[in-house]
Amino acid sequence: MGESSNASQLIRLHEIRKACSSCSLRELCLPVALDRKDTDELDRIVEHRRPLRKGEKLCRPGQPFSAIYAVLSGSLKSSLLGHRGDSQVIAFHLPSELVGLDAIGSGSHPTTIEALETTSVCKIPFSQLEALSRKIPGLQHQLLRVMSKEIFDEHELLQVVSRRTAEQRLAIMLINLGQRFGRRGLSRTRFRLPMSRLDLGNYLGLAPETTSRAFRRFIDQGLLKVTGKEVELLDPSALQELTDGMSAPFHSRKQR
Amino acid sequence: MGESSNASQLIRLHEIRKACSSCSLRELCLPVALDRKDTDELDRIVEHRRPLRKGEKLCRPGQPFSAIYAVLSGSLKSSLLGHRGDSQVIAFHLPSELVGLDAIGSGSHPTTIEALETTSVCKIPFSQLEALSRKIPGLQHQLLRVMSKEIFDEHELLQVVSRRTAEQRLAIMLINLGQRFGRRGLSRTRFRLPMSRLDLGNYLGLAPETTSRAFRRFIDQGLLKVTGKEVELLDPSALQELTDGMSAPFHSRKQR
DNA sequence: CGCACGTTTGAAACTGCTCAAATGCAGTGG
DNA sequence: CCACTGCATTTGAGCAGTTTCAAACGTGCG
Repeated sequence: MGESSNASQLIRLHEIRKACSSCSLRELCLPVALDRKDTDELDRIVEHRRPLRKGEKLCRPGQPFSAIYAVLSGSLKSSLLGHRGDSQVIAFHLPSELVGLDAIGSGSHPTTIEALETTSVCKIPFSQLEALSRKIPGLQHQLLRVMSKEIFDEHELLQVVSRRTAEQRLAIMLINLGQRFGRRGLSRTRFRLPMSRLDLGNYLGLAPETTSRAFRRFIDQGLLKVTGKEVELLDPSALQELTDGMSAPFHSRKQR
Repeated sequence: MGESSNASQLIRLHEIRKACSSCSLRELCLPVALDRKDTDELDRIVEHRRPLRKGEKLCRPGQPFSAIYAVLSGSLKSSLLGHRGDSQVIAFHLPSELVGLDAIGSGSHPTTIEALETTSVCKIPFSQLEALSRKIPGLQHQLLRVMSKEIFDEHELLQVVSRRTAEQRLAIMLINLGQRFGRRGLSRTRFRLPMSRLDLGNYLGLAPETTSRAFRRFIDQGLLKVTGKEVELLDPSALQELTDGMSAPFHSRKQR
């Protein structure tokens, strides 16, 4: 996080390349072990691009699909436009995560992908990735795994958004973000929310006012400490309890 | 729909095989043109199984993943178990559709997949499919397409479930089902709902009572004719209007 | 024919949304 | 450097849609 953005071009390039192998392409390289030679080949096809500034768009809906992207640093949000002007945030992408997988099917990007802050990504031309994955079975398998996982994650999000109260949604989100930061060696309990409350609410299917009130209740209960976008989970286990749907007041009815 | 289930074994096998190439594996064969030889090879690795009776399960959560399935006739629902006894319907699967794609990532099935009526499926061993798709680039591409489409569909469902009123959700669902039946040469406006109202409501994130009331309002408005599970869309364009989120009363707020 | 289950209907409670306005924060230009 | 403007966030009050609880109704299967 927070790469120095005024390092010399050479150092920068080196850093990105290093980040790429060790972190950002992690989703493609782990957990199926690709050997040194394979990751080198993968490295060879990725393209590096200048960082996106806050608000800059990686792609717009309808744009032809040619590559997927991996986040190196910063963060992205992808959103879908409704049949009118309204937009729905579909996902947030943190470093090491892959972006654009939903465009393969139709051949064009269905979403708008936008930087939430200064963000650098690398581009992986899809046709080359396909070709390479034909040569490297482990890579092919891993690509399918990543996509499958995305489907699974989507299922979980669906559950969250359709059957949980505002507080539960927020608790789940905070814990999920914590885990994702934690996976990259950062604190699971103290982090900076890269997105606005409005985007967060939109993602969780909540009005911004409701999101704000949920934050307040958590703060009042001593579960959370919030300073601007900075968040600290004071009682992660209590939040986890909420997550489990316990005492589910509203929604949820035992089935079968 | 409605294959004669007392035809002789031989005829049955022939029919299934025929259905497999022309219909059920359509998702894998179309729209990328696979030539005759390729589809034959694909046919060779699929396994046929005896039909599932209503309520029978194709897989349970945690079961090791080894194959994906294609629906030949009948219908399935897949559902996720919550941390307690509650379950959430994730998807319904009609003939020609592929099932089990969400299990690749973790190596075990996250969902319960259950027959809603007498249903026949064919099994496609995943390792063989992977191997075959290495030999047939078109197949590899198509497999990725199908998975990507699933991600995209999930995104759309997310929008439906998180930002639409009960009536809008039902309208969207009915039109969606109509399209899926229509794709298989059946009527888009008259069909039989294979699932219970309870499952339907669960899928749409609604209490069964709410689902029922939404049906009633549509019937009273003359948009729908319902006889048990049989449904007729009397005014599809009016339903489509609702779908577009028009006049969105509740939810939805213009963004940006 | 009868029981069980899915479906429907009614009434009340509740969550989250909408509208409206105050507050805080950040980037801009003087 | 500071004031200003615009936007994000917060807070309050009222309303609407959905859920919940409860009970009647219909249908299918033994």
